[in-house]
Amino acid sequence: MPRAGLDRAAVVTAGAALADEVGLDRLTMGLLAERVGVRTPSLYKHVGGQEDLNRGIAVLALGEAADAVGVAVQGRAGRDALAAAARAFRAFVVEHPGRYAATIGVEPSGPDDPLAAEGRRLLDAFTAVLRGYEIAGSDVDHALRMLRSLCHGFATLQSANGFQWSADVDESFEWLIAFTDRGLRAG
Amino acid sequence: MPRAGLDRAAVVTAGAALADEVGLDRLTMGLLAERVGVRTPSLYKHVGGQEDLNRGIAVLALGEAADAVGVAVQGRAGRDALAAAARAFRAFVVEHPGRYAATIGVEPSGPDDPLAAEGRRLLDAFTAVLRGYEIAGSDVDHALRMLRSLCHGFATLQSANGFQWSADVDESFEWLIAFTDRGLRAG
DNA sequence: AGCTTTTGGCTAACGGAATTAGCCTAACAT
DNA sequence: ATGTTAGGCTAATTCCGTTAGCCAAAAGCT
Repeated sequence: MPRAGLDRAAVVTAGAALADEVGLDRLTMGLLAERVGVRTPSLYKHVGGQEDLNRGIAVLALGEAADAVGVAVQGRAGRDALAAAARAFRAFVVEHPGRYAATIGVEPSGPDDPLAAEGRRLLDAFTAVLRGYEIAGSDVDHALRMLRSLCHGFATLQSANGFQWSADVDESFEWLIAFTDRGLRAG
Repeated sequence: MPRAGLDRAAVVTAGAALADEVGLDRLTMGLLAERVGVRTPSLYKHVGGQEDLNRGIAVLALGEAADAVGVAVQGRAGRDALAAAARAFRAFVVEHPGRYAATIGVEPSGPDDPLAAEGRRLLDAFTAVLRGYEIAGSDVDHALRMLRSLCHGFATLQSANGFQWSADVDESFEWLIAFTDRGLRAG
């Protein structure tokens, strides 16, 4: 039996891709094994189990999201930065719903957990957006939570098909960006 | 064997309570059966299966949320109504995370699905909030989606322990209400 | 009351998924 | 060459959802 040349990264990456395709809830060890060309138990040589796999996917997703938002914000400030960050985040979630779903509800086990590091990177990217507005120091945390809630809420509702009625979703999102920009300016 | 006197409503209600206690993902047919004092297969006399149970819980949750928000909004307008609605919604999600989780990702099968009716009731309650602001007709949909995204995002992040760092969560939420009120007024 | 029908329990059994144990060999280091 | 390790595999266990089929309790009739 020739070896498949797998390692943890390969397994996690394949798992993330599969989660995007079939949905995180339908991501099964058997399906993943088939995808990477191996029998199910062999996966356990590379990941600790389903929970560990999920954490791996979450780390990957947070890192990718942080990169996407970070790049989008570069060289922009104020409303431009806000719009670019929000669009980049939403695009990531819509294109990678499975990966993103893996990030929900996972908690870093400690300060050394790579999950915490990647989460902080994503947060930092959003913090950079706020630098373009004049916000009192104590309000930065609140504003950050608002941005996160808005982006998370909109993106997850959209990817769960939660917006049923008529109006165009992209249009709503642009409206939402304008609304937030106005609010942050007037704060 | 004496009968347990179950019916669909009792099973669904117990399922909702159990989901709140142990988390929707850990809600298992066996656990629910034990809770209601019956063997697992007996549950299938009352609900079609896990998916049907989930829909039942979702209908229940949407109805309760609609009631809570609806009551909160009565007799209030403008900022008062907004604050009351948002607080009621968040309180519901935080107190009933399992129930609420059941509402995410379920789609009404048709216009007669009770799920659609309860969803609409909840939406209507939020729409009532917007009547207190002067919003151009075409913007009402967008504003509604924003409200929903904000409330959903904040509440789910909080109940998933997604806010890790320092600042007080309640304070952030009040800040968020003030922010939204200002924005809707200036729209 | 007695009979029948429907309803709501139960046990038994199946299938699918996660996981563990234990084997066996390819790849690699010496 | 040879010994070790890492990465496959099969087999077996467990747990969960679900279905089939039995049997008694409740409810409805006459």
